[in-house]
Amino acid sequence: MSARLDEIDRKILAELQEDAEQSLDEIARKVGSSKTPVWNRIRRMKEAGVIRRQTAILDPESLGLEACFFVLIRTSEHEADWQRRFLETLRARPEVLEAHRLAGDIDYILKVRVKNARAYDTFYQALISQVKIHNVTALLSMEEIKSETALPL
Amino acid sequence: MSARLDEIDRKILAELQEDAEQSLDEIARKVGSSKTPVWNRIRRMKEAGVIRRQTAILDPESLGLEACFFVLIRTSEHEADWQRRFLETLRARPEVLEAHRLAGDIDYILKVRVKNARAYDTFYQALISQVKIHNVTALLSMEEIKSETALPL
DNA sequence: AGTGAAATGCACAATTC
DNA sequence: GAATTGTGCATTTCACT
Repeated sequence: MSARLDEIDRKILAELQEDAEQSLDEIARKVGSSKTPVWNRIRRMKEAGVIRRQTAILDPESLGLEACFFVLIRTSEHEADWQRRFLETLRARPEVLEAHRLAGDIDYILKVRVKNARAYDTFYQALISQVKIHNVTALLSMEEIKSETALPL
Repeated sequence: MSARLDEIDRKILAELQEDAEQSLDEIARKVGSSKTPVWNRIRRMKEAGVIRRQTAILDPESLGLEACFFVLIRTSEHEADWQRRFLETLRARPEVLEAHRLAGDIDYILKVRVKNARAYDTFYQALISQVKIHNVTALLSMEEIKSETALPL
C-alpha cells in the first residue's frame, strides 16, 4: 500500500499540504525542479491515491460551530448487522468528523462538531435511538490546541 | 466571531469543501450565480477568516503512516509554566495531528499518526521525558470509519 | 451586489532533447 | 526523466448596471 516516493515527491507533498493554491512554478522553484516534472509527479501521485483530494479548510467558530466533543463508546453488541447500522448512522451524520473502531475496552471514538451542548444532545439522542449502545462518555473540548491536516513526511 | 453568511455563501463553502479544485465557472453554475460575484464572495470569506486555507489531503497508508492513536492524558500539574512547555512540545511534534484541552477528569486528548507502534513509543518516551504527566491511556485505532475535513453547514 | 467582457497568467499537452 | 513551446482555459480586473 505504501507508495515509493523520492525526496522531491515528499517536498512537493509538503508544499501542497501547506498551501495547495500555489502555482506549479512556485512549487517547482521551492523544490528545486521545474514545471513539467512537478506537474507529472503530482499527476502520478493523484492517480496512485497518495493525494486524495484538495479541499478548503474552514473556521468552525466563524460558522457558529463552537462545541467539539470526543465521544468514547462501549457496546455489548458485536454482530455484523448491528455494526453495519452503526457505521451507516455515523457516515450519514455530518457532525461526526471522525470515527474510529478501537482496540481495547473502548470500542469506538468519535469526534463531533456542533453549535453547542444542546446540539450535541440532539445528536446523542438520535444516535442511541438508532443503535443500542452500552456506555457513552463525552469529552468536551475547552480549547483546540492544535488541529492539523498535514501528515508528517 | 460568527460571520453572517447567506445561502449562496454556504453553497460556495460546501462546494469548496467538497472539491477546491473546481473552476469558478463550475462553482458559479452549481450555486446559481456567475463568476465575478462568486469570486468576490470567496475573497471576502478568505479575508474574514471563514476560509482559512486550501490544502491537499494525503492518504496516510500511502505514506506508510499505518498507526493512529488517540491519547488520553491526565496531569497533576496545572501551572502556567508546565502548560506552556506541554503545548510547545505538542505543537512542535508533527505526528500530533490534533490536541485538545478538555473539561472533566481527563485533561487532554491527542490524535497521533505514526508509522507503527514502535514509532508511537518513541513519541511517548519523548513526551514524558519533556513534561511530567500523571496518567496516559493510548487508544489504538483498528479502523478509520470516517475522516472528514468538511464541516457541517 | 451582479453582468459581461477584456487581459493576464497558468495548467496541461505535445514535442524535443 | 527534464526543458521548451504553444494552446486553451481559468483567474482576475474593470467598466457598467
